[in-house]
Amino acid sequence: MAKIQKVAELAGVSTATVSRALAGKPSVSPTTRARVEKAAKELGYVVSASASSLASGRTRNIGVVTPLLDTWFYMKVLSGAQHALLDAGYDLTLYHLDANLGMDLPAQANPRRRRLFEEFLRRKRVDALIAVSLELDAAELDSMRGLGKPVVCVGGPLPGVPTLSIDDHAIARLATDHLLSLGHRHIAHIAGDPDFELDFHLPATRRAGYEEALAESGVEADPLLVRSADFTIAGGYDATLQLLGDPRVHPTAIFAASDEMAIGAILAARDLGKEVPGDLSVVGIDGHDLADFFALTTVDQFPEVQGRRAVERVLHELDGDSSEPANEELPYELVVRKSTAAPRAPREG
Amino acid sequence: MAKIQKVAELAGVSTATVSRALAGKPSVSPTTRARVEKAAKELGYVVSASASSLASGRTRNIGVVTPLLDTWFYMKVLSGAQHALLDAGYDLTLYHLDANLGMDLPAQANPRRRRLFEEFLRRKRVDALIAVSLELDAAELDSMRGLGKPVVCVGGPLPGVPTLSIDDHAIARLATDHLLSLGHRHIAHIAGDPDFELDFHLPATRRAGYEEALAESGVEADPLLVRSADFTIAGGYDATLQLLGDPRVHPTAIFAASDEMAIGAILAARDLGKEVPGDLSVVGIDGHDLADFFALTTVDQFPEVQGRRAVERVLHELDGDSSEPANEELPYELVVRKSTAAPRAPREG
DNA sequence: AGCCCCAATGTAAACGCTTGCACCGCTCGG
DNA sequence: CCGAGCGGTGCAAGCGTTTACATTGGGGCT
Repeated sequence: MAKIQKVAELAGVSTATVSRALAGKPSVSPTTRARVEKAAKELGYVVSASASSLASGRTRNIGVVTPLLDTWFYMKVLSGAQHALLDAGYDLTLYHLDANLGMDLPAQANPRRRRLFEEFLRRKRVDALIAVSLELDAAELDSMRGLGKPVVCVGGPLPGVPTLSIDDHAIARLATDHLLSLGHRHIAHIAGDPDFELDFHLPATRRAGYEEALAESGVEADPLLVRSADFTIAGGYDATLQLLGDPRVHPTAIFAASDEMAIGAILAARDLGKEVPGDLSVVGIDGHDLADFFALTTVDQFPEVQGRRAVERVLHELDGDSSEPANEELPYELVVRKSTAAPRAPREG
Repeated sequence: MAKIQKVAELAGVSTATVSRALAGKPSVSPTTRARVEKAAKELGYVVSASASSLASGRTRNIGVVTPLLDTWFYMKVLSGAQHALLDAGYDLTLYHLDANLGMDLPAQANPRRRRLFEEFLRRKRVDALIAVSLELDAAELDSMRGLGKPVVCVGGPLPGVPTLSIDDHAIARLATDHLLSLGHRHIAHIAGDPDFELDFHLPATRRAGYEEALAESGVEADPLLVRSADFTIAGGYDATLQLLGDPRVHPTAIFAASDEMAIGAILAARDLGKEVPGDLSVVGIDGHDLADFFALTTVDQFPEVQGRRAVERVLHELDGDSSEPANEELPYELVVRKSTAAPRAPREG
């Protein structure tokens, strides 16, 4: 016999009332509700998720898809999302595409990704999806819409999908303008590796912001001052070695597209006997946990907030309040620490 | 009408056969199976997870509980577990206790933790649990056993629960012996913060291994050579500053209980103008992604493998093959890089 | 040729809830 | 004084599978 039945008997009501009382529905008298809750507690009764889902069509479970997992940024986003979901009484099912494999291939060719869309999402396992830094193609979007499940993207914008995006262009400008306002004129840029475009052409966007900032300050962009790296400390280190070793250029500052690369830059500078910020200013993007330790000036993009906001958004969609603006801007903030300062050499025009 | 019905009709069989065919049961003729699969594909049919769970009692979903999320180690374990589960066709539901809050209180006092056991696990949401670095108390264990769901712990041992544990004592000995064998006699230890005992008294165990190794080599342990830190780079940095600044001791090597602390030690040494490994050897534990970059000698504990192994184990339990040894040892390996070398000063007796 | 057995399939009873609809007093306005 | 309206409940029909058990049709044996 369905266990809810026992509770109903103990409380002297029908199963319907038990269901309603435990679900917090309004149409139950306070007295009855109390009686039901007492009975449930007494019997150690907890609603069966599968039965409930089957009957109601809702799972109280939302899926989060990320390209990678063992990365500071995605971790943070995930962490933020998990918190928010927990507080809302939802479970979080994790799905990650190990983007390292086959992200260069067309989406359909990544087996994990195929599976995500062909099985995972259709199984009624989740009520909605949060896709982090994922560019869904048309077929995938149709697939989602066909299921009638809300999708929220973090890191868009993606046509037709509610998206939380951060203004990468503006962030890059902010970082670059910070250096310019300190008086720097020879500003190098360690860009994200364009082959590594998980996100929405993020490397290109940030680079564009950098170049725009330069242009607007009347500084000519020198291609020799731009290097690509893979978003890691090691990558930033190498790129900086190249930059500082090249006799044709003499950067007084580096704007790295991620904090890890910026930290690599600081370490490289030190190894070359240069002082930061005396000989070289460094600014990054992220708000990485290590930024404080390395006294790194950075543009914090609050990844945990991104996760939390995505959850709020998706829950709204589930409530049917989908009449909101399709896109939301995520917050960011310049955090000035000791890795940036005015250039030591006299400024030049 | 149940969707499976449509498939049944299209394939000209009963729903029972469709169910069996799609579940890969053996008692279906190849011909029929093919017909069913074709029909299913044609209709875009996918089994409803909730209906399936309700009917079968299985969810094909397993829960992973970690104390923290935004930490390199748990990330890696999680990543390994997710991979393995995906390959086995299982979903992974994430639950993390934000151990920062209330981990010092008795288990029952942590609200998240209460909730985990009182709701999450009883809801028939998961078939089994993997608990990472979590010390369950008696009530919690009973709770799990009462539900008849397998639990596997990573980082035990825990009485009565299959556990994958790493021999922290041996790891610490290995690291320390490595330094001893290079000729070091003044070996400092940066221990994990004992107030931060998420895992099973890991800091104490590692410290014990360190002391035992010293003792066995006839080196007297000096309490002044042991400092505690919080497992972070910053923590390791500070501890090293203390260690190297203390006029009463002159360590030629440091064994840090985590790679991050070891990296902090390397950075601190550099800042004090000491060379690594010339003036100071440093060894860590973890196999951190950054170890290679910092040329850090470490004992790799393969966290991703830990995640994977936990999954394998739990799936075995689900298959009923619970006749295995209760505890398994996890692999570890000394990886020698350039942060350790013989002490520069002549050895003393 | 007759029988037994097994493989392959069908039948139908769960699985444990949710929820539309019906129903029952009551209060309240007319 | 009566009917409408409404808060609070109960009834029972699903929700979409899985699976124990029954059934069927051959093939191999004696």
